[in-house]
Amino acid sequence: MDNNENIDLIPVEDVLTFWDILTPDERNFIKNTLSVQHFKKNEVIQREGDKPTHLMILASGNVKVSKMGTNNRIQIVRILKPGEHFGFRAIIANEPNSTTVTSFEESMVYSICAEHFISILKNNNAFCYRFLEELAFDLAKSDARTVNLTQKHIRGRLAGALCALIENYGLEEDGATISIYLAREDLANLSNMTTSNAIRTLAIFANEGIIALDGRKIKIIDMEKLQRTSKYG
Amino acid sequence: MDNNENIDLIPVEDVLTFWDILTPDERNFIKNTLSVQHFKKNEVIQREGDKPTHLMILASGNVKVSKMGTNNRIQIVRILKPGEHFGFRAIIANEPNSTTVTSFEESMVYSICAEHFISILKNNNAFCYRFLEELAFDLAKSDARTVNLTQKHIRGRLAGALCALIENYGLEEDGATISIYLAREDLANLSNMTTSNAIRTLAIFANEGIIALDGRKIKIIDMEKLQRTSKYG
DNA sequence: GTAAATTTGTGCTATAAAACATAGTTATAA
DNA sequence: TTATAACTATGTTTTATAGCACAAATTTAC
Repeated sequence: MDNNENIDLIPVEDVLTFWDILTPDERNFIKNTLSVQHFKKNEVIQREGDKPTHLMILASGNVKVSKMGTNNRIQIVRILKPGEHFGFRAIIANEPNSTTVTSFEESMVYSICAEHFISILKNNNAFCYRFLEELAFDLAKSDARTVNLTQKHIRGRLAGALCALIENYGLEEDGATISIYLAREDLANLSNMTTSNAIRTLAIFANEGIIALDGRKIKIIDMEKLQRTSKYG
Repeated sequence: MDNNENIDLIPVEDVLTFWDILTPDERNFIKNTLSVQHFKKNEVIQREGDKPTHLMILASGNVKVSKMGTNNRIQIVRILKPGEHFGFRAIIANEPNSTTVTSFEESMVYSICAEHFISILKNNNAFCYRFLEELAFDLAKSDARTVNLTQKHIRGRLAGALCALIENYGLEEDGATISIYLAREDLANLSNMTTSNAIRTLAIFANEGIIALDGRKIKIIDMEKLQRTSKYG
């Protein structure tokens, strides 16, 4: 596996979405100080409450960002795909991590030391602005999620989560199967419900011809009905 | 009333928390282009879905930031006090406003044209970094609110909202009365419950000796019990 | 290849909270 | 000052969903 790491590792330039706005010096510096880490399935990459040490960029795999709530109930607040960053909010706010990041599957992560990251933020205005934009998008998404999770009923919440997954990960070549296979429990933590209810409601959706299930594969049969369910329950 | 406006208007320098990091040119420019608006109680200052036109700074009064959810149910996502900004997230993300801002009470608002704001962001790195920090704090608060509202029961949610109000607005000279008087409906929209349940639960808290009620005034009798209720319901 | 553990699936029960109904009370306007 | 509207209060009913129990299926470990 260690051998494979090097083989399918995506080069920095292709993963870092902010590569274009770095100066040649910054690029060299990052290339020289960047580190790569490999994570197995279900490994914790970053823990809520810990001091943040690195800006991290997901090179491959998928990770979930979650918060621990009451009675050890987990709330997944977002899911990241390759090219997306994490760990920077806490660095910028100079606070402990407010979330835990865990790999869903085998994942590769590039990381840039917090001090270097801040130093670039404070010297490269365009870089700083890029992250400002990113946080502006994330904040709106977070507020929207609050409303979705608090005001919709179970059917609407689950349908909404499925729509969000499609938007984020897209569909496979068949144009129907969602390109990420989550455990029912993760789906539940994403939609703010118990695992039982996620399972039950998925079965109901399948019965109604909205989706078809094959293990963790979810195939969308009636996209319009799914979106209607997300809106009206 | 128009006369009073000028009398108790706080000078720009004292309201703009970012005044210190502006260049002399920027300060002059802002002083010359800044506009002031007066809002009566319960007026909409900025509407969800509209194009954002100004960075706004609350000079006096109190405003609520809310989102419209399912069945016209309103979710208050945060409440601002003098010195706090709003309207900048949408400008930065170049999106329509994701929230509606409404005055609770008579309020004065300074506003800076969106183009000028962006221009300063793109030229003054320290200014940009200041807003980056602000969004980083707001994002953590939003994620935390999601968990609070989705995982706690009614008692915990309401107690949590009261704690948040105390943290934001403080107590009056008596060291007990919360320094903001909200309608039961606003308290409900803040805690994700129906107005009936907010009223009912407040009455229960009063009965249990946690608070004392006098119209919209809420007096904290047992702070520790309130915090315990926020955590454990 | 078998045992153990985990995940998935389904029914039942208990309960929290919304929805509804109705009345009293306090602001607001004419 | 009275009429009207808005807000506050409380009891009852209904419903959504968490919690529990258990079984089947699948994955993981030895």
